[in-house]
Amino acid sequence: MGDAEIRESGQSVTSRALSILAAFENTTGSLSVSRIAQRAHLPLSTTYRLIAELEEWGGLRRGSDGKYQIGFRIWELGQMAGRRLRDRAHPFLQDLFELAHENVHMAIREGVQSLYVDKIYGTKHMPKISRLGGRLPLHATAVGRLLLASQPDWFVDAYLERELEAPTPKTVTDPVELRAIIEEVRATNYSVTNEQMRLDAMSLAVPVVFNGGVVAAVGLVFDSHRSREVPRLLPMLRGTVERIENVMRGGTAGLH
Amino acid sequence: MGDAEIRESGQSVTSRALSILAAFENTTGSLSVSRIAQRAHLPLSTTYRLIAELEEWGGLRRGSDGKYQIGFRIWELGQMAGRRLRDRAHPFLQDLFELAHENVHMAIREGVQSLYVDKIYGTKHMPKISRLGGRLPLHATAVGRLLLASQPDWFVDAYLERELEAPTPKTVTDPVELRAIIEEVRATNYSVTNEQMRLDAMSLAVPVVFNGGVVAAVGLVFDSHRSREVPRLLPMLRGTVERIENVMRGGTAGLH
DNA sequence: TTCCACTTTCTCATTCAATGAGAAGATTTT
DNA sequence: AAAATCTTCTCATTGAATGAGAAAGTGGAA
Repeated sequence: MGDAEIRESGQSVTSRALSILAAFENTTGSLSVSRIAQRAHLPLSTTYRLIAELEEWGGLRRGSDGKYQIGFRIWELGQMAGRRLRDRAHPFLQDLFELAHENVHMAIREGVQSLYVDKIYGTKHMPKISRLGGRLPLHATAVGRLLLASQPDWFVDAYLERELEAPTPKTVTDPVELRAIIEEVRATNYSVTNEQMRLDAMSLAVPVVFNGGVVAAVGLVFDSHRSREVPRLLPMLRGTVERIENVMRGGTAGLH
Repeated sequence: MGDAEIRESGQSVTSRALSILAAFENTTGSLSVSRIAQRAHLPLSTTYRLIAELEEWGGLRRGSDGKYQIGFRIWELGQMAGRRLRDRAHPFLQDLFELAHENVHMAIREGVQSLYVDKIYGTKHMPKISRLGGRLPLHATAVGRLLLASQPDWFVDAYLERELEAPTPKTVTDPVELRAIIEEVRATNYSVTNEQMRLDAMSLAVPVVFNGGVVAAVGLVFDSHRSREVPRLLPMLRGTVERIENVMRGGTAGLH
């Protein structure tokens, strides 16, 4: 079991346990004990011991093949994260889906990425790019640009200085051009992107404002050749977000 | 800070950290450090130290009021739990919602409860009983009875021997009566309940079978006075589940 | 304003739980 | 059948976790 990794001393037990959980990030499917040990950079015996504890608690679940998966207790716990926003927005996102019959999604900013916290879709248009719980760069999607535009200039500048990925040949990565786009988003309070993540898709998004700040962005994705639908879809989006903002303020039970 | 709790010695660090996370279960909103300490049955200083680590990792998030909430990293991780079933079933559940225009939900069994792992609803009928990530007893809902009926007799017997809660006066809690109901569910392969969780609601559910076993149940909830809709809704449910079972078997990318 | 009750933050000497190499067995691959 | 890989488990050693308590912070009442 060649432990050629750099043994980071001074690690806390908790951080070891958490690194085991983190081993499941960006992974589809289940992992064996030794693969988890590799990914977590932990000795095998330590991994084994910690896994046993996590499994007993319900954080990990062992499949019939002996491999491990994230357990439903973690999923349940996760439902408590950002519930105020997610719970209140969801019914309106569903209404929007029925009205527009296009994929609806809502994202928040997490670091330099947008995190998709809700998503409405049927079998007709299965999402090809964003996934519930998935992350995408801020500069190449409508929701992302909105979330970026809501940040202070120093953040935008720092973001644009980095190496920006280009999922399609049409993806704008030029800092100057993007700066101008951000300014326009700020001025118009909505964002449209065309073929920035896929060559056949475009998206439209508007911000969700709460307590004077942008807390999320709600967007639609549809075929890139239907750009003339934007004037029809934008008011729907705006109306949806307005309703969300209302319930967020009003608020029934005292969440958060 | 009277630590009058029974100090359970022989506790592992991991279990302490996990008990801090568990403190957020069955809680709406955020918790202060001392409240977490109470709920986790841990000394304050220990709690403080562990919280700091969890926060740094992203498992907890501190609000502007100083209180803590579950962080989005846990939510993201949770998305990996049971993904195969949830991801594949979801689009069909959405289709079903559009077709039936009734609340759709999918639940799995976790111990002696059903856990609602997906839920489709708009503003029209907001769910009054089950919540995404919530749990309900097995004997008082259609999905629950189905999940119970799918278990071996020894499990059913053990379940019925316990004290069964009755959310409404009409809830059946008599073991003999429930046994008969379970048998009927087994025979007909679907389940209808009327006013078992609320006096104005009824529900209908069918099982999702995979690898020869019931892995989940899909159900609809609607007004209790619309019981004659059952013959119309049941085929829709059956069709939906059939499609789900097909993609589970077929399978595109090699999930799980 | 001051007082009081409660919460958060942090330190440090002590101790108890975590550690991981390695052995043995199980399982899969060649 | 041998080789390779993975899982399980033990135990002497060590170092990270512990929690009482001090100090500072917060907020409400009078």
